[in-house]
Amino acid sequence: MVKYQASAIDRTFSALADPTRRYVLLRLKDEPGLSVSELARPFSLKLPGMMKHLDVLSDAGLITRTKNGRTVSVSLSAGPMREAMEWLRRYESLWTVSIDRLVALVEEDEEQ
Amino acid sequence: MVKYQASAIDRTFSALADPTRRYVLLRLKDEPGLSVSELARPFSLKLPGMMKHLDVLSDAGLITRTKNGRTVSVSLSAGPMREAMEWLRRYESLWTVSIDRLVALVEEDEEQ
DNA sequence: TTGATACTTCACCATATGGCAAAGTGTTGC
DNA sequence: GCAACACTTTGCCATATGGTGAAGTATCAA
Repeated sequence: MVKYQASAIDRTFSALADPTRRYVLLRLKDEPGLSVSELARPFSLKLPGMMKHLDVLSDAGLITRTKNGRTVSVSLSAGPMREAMEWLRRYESLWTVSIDRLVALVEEDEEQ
Repeated sequence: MVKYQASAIDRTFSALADPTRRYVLLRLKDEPGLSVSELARPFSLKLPGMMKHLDVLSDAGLITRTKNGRTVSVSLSAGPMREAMEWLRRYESLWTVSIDRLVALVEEDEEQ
């Protein structure tokens, strides 16, 4: 297979491809700074399993870990998701209506 | 590992995690209907290798294949990418500026 | 200082992934 | 028909992935 060094965006999409990892990202959005064991608790997953997922998320730059005493707080780092969106945006024209319609939508949104 | 049936969005992100597959999607955007061997040609990749990538893309619903005689034309099917973007959009607030700035940008864009 | 807590690392396992060569299938052209 | 073409399938291989239990490390609390 000869795995060349995977690029940043490879690592990002690959990290996002797992439901456990996506759920971790969702939780961190609402509750930043959760610890490793708090993140693992809702899953039928031992700590080493969660560690591996967190390693994948770190390698992709999607989270940062900071040690406070013996607990580690994990927080989100959304930059790579932005790049993933930029990549996807190239295809947006294949499903969206015109830019005029987008402006109208934004304006509707503002009126509320 | 006990691989539960991967969900649609799992398959989408997973399909996007490979540079060969992303390049295939880019080519198909500009040149819809390319054949399997035309897609394989630019890579140092034999046909069976490209077949596997196309299978992954099909399973994710990102391409469709239609047989014309002995050649197969492949075309893009962007729906799943839209869903991937919707997922990512939840995090957009973590990196974007205000909606006012977005409106300004859209308007700037229109003036050109 | 000692024991519990909160990770972290290690060794191991089963399955998935991504590649190949070779053989098989269906079309086309002579 | 039959040869060439365009896939497609099969069998194989090496490595990656996602999980475990067990052992190791660092910190806190008594």
